[in-house]
Amino acid sequence: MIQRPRGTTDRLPDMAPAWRLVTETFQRQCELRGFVPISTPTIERSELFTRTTGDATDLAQKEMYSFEDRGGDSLTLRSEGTAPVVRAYVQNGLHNLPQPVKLYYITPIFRYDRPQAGRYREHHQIGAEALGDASPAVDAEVIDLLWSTYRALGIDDLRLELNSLGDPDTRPAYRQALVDYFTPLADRLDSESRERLTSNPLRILDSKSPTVTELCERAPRSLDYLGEPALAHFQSLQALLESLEIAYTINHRLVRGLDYYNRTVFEFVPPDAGSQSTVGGGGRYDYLAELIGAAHVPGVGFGSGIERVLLNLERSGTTALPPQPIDVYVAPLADAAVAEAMRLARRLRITGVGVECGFRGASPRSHLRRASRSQARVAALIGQREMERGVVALKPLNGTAQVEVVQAEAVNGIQSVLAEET
RNA sequence: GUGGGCGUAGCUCAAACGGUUAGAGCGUCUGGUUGUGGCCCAGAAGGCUGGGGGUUCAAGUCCCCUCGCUCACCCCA
Repeated sequence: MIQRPRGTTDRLPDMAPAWRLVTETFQRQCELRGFVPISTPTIERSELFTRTTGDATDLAQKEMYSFEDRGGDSLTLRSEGTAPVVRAYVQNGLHNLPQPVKLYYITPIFRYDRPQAGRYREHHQIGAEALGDASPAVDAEVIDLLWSTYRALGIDDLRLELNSLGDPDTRPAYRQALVDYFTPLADRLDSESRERLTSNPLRILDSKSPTVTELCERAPRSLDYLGEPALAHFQSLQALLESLEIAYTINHRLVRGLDYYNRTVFEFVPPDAGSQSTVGGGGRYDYLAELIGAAHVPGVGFGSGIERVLLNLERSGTTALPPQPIDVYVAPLADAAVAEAMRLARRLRITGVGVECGFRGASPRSHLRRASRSQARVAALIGQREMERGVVALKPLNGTAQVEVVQAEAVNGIQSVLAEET
């Protein structure tokens, strides 16, 4: 049997209520702030991701789903949410709208990785990006959006971690400081961290190796290397978060896995933090647009994995929305009655009543068994006898007496039976 | 990419030392009621025991390979 590709999932109907709860809660929070939806292609030119993500990142080096199409172009399945939105902003001239342009999306993300708990090759993210305004208040707004979404879902125990990486003009000095600090300790670094010493020293801070972690304690901190504007930005953001009563902790080792970030970076992590447990994260990326050959466009945003939100939702005990109720089951008791049954179902649905319809003539017993398995409160029976007399038998499933109505009155009759019950 | 655990019906699980035709519960369908649900009872359908190879008179069971699931590392959401 052909099976689904590794690391993908079939989302079955019983998952739908929780899924909808997350996406609809997020959409609601977006709309409350004037964030509007955007959708970009599932495939992009590979350069979009390779040029923005950073050569030394794992994502660029080994996790992208890339292929050559029949025309010889290299395309890549969306490996992260931000670059495509920035590309769409530039390509469609959204800088002509009032700034910042506030966008949100719900989209699948593809990364070739070994699957495990909370990690898939195709996962889904809720995300938002605010483009065209460099104010720290925009950072605060974006963080507030994600924080409020979690809160609205009843998830209130995530820790917000915050850091600032500074700007490109101060980055070299900080990078050099890290190299100067770690080089004498190189023999105590694991091989991976030693490689990063030349390729991407900031990412050494992200290492989970206990010995490296210990060395990081005394490592230079990016906050000490911020320029005056970046420092002011960071302080202003902190003040805004405090006035919004959004608790945070500063994590000097928070650097994020993508290279395009500058200044603000943040992550929301659960209290029982395992190693791959980040629920959502993001930051500012004022130089991303330039990496793809566009003008300078400041931006800030986040992505949050829906599957991981769901894991935390279980812990919070929040319950999902009920689905559209089915009120009526229409049962054709003979094949000749199927057409009439479907006509009645349509008439009921036009009035907004949820109806399931049996598709084959079968015994009342099997239809009624099926009807009581559904959530229907009334069964409408149409058999040979009813057809001959132009009536429909209405059987309330709570045990009250069955009644008969003429076909033309069936909709009214069913509605009054439903009304009596409630 | 590295390491551990696990693969028997749609689901949850049985099948002593290798030994007849691989079973049960739940679920599904049908019947018990010539046209009336839930409960109960009965019956049926549903398995190349993940796949391939090997050992053996004999393999769901032992060995090898492979695929998949899962957990952890790594990395990220």
